[in-house]
Amino acid sequence: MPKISDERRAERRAQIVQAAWTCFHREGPQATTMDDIIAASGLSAGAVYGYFRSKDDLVVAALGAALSGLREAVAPLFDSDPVAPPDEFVRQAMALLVSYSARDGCDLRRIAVFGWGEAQRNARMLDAMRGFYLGFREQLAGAAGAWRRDGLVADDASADDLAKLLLSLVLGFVIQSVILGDVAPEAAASGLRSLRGGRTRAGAAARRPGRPAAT
Amino acid sequence: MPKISDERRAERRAQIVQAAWTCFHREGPQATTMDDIIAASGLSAGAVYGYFRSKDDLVVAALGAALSGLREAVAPLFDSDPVAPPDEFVRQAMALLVSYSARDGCDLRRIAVFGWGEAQRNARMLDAMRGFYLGFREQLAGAAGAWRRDGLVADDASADDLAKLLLSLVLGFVIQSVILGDVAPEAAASGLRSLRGGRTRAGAAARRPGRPAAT
Amino acid sequence: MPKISDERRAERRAQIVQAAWTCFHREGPQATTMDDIIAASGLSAGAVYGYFRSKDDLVVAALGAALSGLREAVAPLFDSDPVAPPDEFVRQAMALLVSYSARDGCDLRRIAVFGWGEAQRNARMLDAMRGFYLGFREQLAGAAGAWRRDGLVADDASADDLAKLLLSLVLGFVIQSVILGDVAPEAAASGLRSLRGGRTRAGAAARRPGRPAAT
Amino acid sequence: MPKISDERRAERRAQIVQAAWTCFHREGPQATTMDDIIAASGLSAGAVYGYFRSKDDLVVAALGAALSGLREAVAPLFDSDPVAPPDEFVRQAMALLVSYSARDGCDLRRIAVFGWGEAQRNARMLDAMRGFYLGFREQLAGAAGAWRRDGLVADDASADDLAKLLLSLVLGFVIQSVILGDVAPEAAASGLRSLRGGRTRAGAAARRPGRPAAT
DNA sequence: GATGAATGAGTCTTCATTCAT
DNA sequence: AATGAATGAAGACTCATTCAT
Repeated sequence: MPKISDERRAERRAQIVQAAWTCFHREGPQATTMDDIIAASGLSAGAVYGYFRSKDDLVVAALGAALSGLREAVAPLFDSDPVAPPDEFVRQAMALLVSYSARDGCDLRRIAVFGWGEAQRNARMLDAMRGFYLGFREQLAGAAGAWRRDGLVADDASADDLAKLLLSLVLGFVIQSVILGDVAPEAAASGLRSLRGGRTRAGAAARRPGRPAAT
Repeated sequence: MPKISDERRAERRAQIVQAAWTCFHREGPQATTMDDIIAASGLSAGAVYGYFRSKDDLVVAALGAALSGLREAVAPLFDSDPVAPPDEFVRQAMALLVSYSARDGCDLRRIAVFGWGEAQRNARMLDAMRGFYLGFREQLAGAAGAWRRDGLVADDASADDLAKLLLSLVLGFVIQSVILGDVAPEAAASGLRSLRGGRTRAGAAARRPGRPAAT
Repeated sequence: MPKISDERRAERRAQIVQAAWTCFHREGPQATTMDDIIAASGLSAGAVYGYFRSKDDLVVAALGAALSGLREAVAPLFDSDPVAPPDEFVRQAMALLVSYSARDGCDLRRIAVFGWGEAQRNARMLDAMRGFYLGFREQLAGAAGAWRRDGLVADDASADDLAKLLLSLVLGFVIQSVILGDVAPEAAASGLRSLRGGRTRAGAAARRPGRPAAT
Repeated sequence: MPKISDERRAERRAQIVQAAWTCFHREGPQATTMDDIIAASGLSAGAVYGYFRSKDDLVVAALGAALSGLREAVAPLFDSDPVAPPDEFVRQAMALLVSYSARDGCDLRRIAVFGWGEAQRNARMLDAMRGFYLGFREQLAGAAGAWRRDGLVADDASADDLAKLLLSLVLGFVIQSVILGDVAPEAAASGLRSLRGGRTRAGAAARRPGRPAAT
């Protein structure tokens, strides 16, 4: 076999990463053996080790790839101008997570939970995750700034605090859906609306089409 | 061989569970070996196996004990009558988590994250966790009902949705504090207040009795 | 099994070392697998690893033990006072090597040759070997000094040079006997005597000033 | 596919053998992987296997080539007529070994030591080595005969015994220089002279030109 | 002929668990 | 009841060799 093209090489890596996801999704990275991944990938042990130097490398790469995919999947949330108001935004974010996770026959939410555990014992993983969440939070802070400008949140709101709050909300949604399984994006949006006081169902629905007050 | 008293037996179990926590806190249950726990407990292998039939049993017991402890730690939140308003309640809940976690030189938040992973591959663990979170959510729903009654949230608020929202918030806070480490209970409370709209510090307090501005 | 006595522990170690010798003697340390040694020792993998942390440790310990044994075996050579004259001394040394090596059904000369190879890629092994050979050479230098005093070698002989010469002779004897197999201690002694010139068997004895013809 | 010329083929083989030496010199044949040699040779795996059917073949060829080279390097020792007297001869032999070994950035003495180990587990290697050493010993015996004729050694010296002695000396020199590193050819020659008794430095030098009167 | 990716048996090592003392 | 040495089935990873291109 003469030199493989970079493209083909990337394909193979993706194939292995996909196999890793399938396995991790079931048992997590630690309880998954390299043999599991090797069997799932359809390659041989040596071939897999030709693409990833160690199990640790593969774990970091696979979880990192999941984060990268998530980053891209999440981007459209911030594309609309203006960004959707908080409750709707949260609903969209969670709905997106659900649909993104359901792909490829392996729930990436489960992988995320395993990934958090991994990040606690793996500096590289922790770095990758920090980078991802900090970046996401920055985008959230941007959205929060817009909300404040548009009067959707308090005039003196701290964009950072709001970003932290929303990130917590989204992360907690993942856990809750993985452990309890009975949470729907709409429920979170609804809960958020109720916090504002007044009526929600009728009112919120009516308000959304037009465009929330301010602006 | 003098039969050991039940009291002494319970003491020994607690000693082993404590050792397990110390180890799990560092590397998680899977990467922790029985030898690690045995060494940390100061007992012999045989002794530990006299109290726990298998590593799995010990993991379930240790994580379950952490949950029980947490349940008790959390109870006071719901004792005050009336319950604190949402933002203050969230602040208290998070502050409590932080202080509870810091005990005994091992951060129980880290153990919680590992526990979520464990619950995905261990039915018994999942059951224990479900029971705990469902119970907690029920208490939250109770608080939400009170808030609704007191006009602190929307008239037509769904107590269940609010409970889910708050649980997500708290769970997400744990992850965020473990991964990013830069979140404070007060920030969450502040973020929550900003969501209500208008001014927060001075204004929110004044407005709350009457009716939240929002729009 | 309660705590094993130090004595019993040492016995077990010796048992494993013996098993290692048996294997090394055939194929050398590198071509010997831990499973080979484990099988030969009659213990389990775990047990062997309870006594030696790694294959490397075991190799160093086994070869080191062979050196220690050799050191003791060689000691009597230097006990007689006065030490035997050069040719006789060399004969004795080589004869001793042959008989020492033949013990326990494994030729330690073969192990020595493998050991030299090992010392070239293993710093600990090299150190152990250096220590042994330097010590031996020092003893040889002592003998050489005595010979000089007794007029058995040149007045201005360098004891160090003589020690180096004799060590080379002995080491080379080991290789030659292992590779060619047709060398006898007596042949070396005879060769040494011939170097002195004149007649050897009858003559040499007569010519040596005041010294019995090797007893 | 243009059939490659025999000349070019031989060149390639030499290139691979050289690469093998470089690797063997460091870690010995067993700890050297084919990939090591392949990388050092600058060729591809397939190419190397086109020239040598197996690692074993390559090891035998490389060590055998080292022996052949040594045979040629050693030949001049026996060319001078008459052959140098024993002490000078040994000095020359060792000096030659040192200079020959230092070539090409890889010490062939180290390779020799590894080769002895290899010969103990590889019949072909053992045969090649036996052939070489027996041939060398024959040449030594020839020299010994000349010395006897010239009165440089005892009248009744056994040429074979002397050859064995000298071979041991040379082989042992290699080990000692590899393990201890503090031996010089001159030291061996000096040691040898001291064995003859009487004075050496001044005397030997004076005696050599004319003709050693054998004491 | 040359290439180098793929193969997969084999290596060292760990670790949950047992049981003789 | 307690001890801790022993067990042995995996697990991660390597490497001589092949063969499709």
